[in-house]
Amino acid sequence: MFPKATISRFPMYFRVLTEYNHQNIALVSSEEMARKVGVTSSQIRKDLSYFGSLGIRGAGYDVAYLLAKIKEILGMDKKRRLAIIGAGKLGLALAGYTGLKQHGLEVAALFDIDQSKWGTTSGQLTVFPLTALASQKEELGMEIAVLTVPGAVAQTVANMAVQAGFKALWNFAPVRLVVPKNVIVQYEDLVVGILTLSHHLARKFG
Amino acid sequence: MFPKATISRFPMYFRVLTEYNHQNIALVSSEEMARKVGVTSSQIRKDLSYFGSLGIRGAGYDVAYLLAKIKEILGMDKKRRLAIIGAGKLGLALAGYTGLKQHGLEVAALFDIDQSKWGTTSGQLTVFPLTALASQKEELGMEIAVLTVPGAVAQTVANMAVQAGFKALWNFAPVRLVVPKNVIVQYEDLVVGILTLSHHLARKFG
DNA sequence: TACCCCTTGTGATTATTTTCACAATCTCAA
DNA sequence: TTGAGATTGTGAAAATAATCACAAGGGGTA
Ligand SMILES: NC(=O)c1ccc[n+]([C@@H]2O[C@H](COP(=O)([O-])OP(=O)(O)OC[C@H]3O[C@@H](n4cnc5c(N)ncnc54)[C@H](O)[C@@H]3O)[C@@H](O)[C@H]2O)c1
Ligand SMILES: NC(=O)c1ccc[n+]([C@@H]2O[C@H](COP(=O)([O-])OP(=O)(O)OC[C@H]3O[C@@H](n4cnc5c(N)ncnc54)[C@H](O)[C@@H]3O)[C@@H](O)[C@H]2O)c1
Repeated sequence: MFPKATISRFPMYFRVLTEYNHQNIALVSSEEMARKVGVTSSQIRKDLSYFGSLGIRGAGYDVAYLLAKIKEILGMDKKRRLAIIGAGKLGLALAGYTGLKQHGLEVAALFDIDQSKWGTTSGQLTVFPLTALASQKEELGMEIAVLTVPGAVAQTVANMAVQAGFKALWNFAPVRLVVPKNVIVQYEDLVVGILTLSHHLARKFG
Repeated sequence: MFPKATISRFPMYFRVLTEYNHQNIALVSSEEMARKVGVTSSQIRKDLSYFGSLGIRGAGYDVAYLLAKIKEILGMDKKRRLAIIGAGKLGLALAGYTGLKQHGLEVAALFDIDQSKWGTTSGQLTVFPLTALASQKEELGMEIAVLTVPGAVAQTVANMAVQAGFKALWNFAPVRLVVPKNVIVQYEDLVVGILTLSHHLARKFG
């Protein structure tokens, strides 16, 4: 098995490869990529080696081929649809994020318990009542539920998402969720990042 | 020195301790906390031990005391002010995020290059022209610059923030920044989280 | 005070991740 | 076709992080 951190480096590899591709660069060495990504070249080679011999000895990596491989590894070759639950500040920001599309991701609909938000379209999107979650999941073929609801209701909402058949949750609420074993939760705790900075500032400057 | 991951667990410790405090629970064991946070009890004890003997043998940890210690470690005892650069979808969502205050953080102002956004107050906040960054930093005592600008201009904006005297950058643009050694950058790459989910879905279900 | 029980704090151990270093092998030019 | 030069792929070594296991104390009770 490969380190967990390996997968977390792939999105950055994908981005720089996309750039090379854009510049019509066909071959790239691990050394060259490393400079751009900010990791060591052996780290890149090791990461890629977990998924086969993807490069060409003496030459480097074929940009187009490696891009295709990374897409496959990250599941970007198939379009994945997202349901955003909680059409608040963060939910709407994510719904309007243009960066998702280029990674094979698409927000298909939003859901909220607040009646005043229903039907409101932000961009092309519809906000459905939370009760429509299960039916719309089937209708729109959504696979990932994005939780942007207040922490106090996050567990309840997660239960509903699981009930509706979602097997993957992307949780922005600062709460640990209890879910069945076959459901994956990815936690996104933004406070960790800013408090890490705060900690460093406190250390260095008090 | 302690593992990097140690600091990343402290925000969660802080949250559960706040809950205990709210429930007037004065003492808590590492075992009890571990259940709630979702890590092992020895992990918690080890994490805390890097910062001294914070518990009471045979009894557990004094909730109020540990809270105060964690605040100190994370630099939450002093209020830190943030400058959000890029008053777009994500920047405005962060500006309106109520969770920052309870961690000693406060958004003091926003900055944007787009004239049509200047002066617009979202909540109590003002959007300043980007050129006012250095002067407002002094005026408002801001320490951390939050970068929510398009990736294409992130490096330029980072340079301006460094020029203005910011020593800590919280970067949401999917770009590796080059900054002087004495400036800290915390990267927040949301695509990593969702693509990790996508990868797992691809593995399990194709 | 003496004793028992409980939980911390921490060296030692184990697991995981990264880095090193070089044999394998590919490209390209003559 | 051959040889020089380049870069991958990967075991082995080193570094980092998590877990174990238990001695060291502290609290409560009689
Ligand atoms: N705003 C940010 O930048 C930010 C940053 C980090 C984390 N978060 C977290 O993201 C979550 C949302 O934050 P926000 O700032 O967008 O809050 P918000 O109040 O703007 O939005 C929350 C939305 O959830 C809806 N909601 C409430 N209960 C619901 C339920 N039971 N079912 C469905 N929808 C429900 C509300 O109607 C509202 O539209 C919170 O958990 C917050 O801690 C937000
Ligand atoms: N929206 C999201 O949910 C989301 C999620 C993940 C990452 N991001 C990243 O965050 C960044 C912002 O995304 P967004 O969706 O808020 O985009 P946005 O277009 O809504 O906002 C960008 C803002 O930056 C301003 N801007 C442009 N150039 C500037 C400059 N040189 N100086 C100052 N301000 C400038 C624009 O006027 C605009 O207000 C992007 O890098 C994006 O990749 C956004």
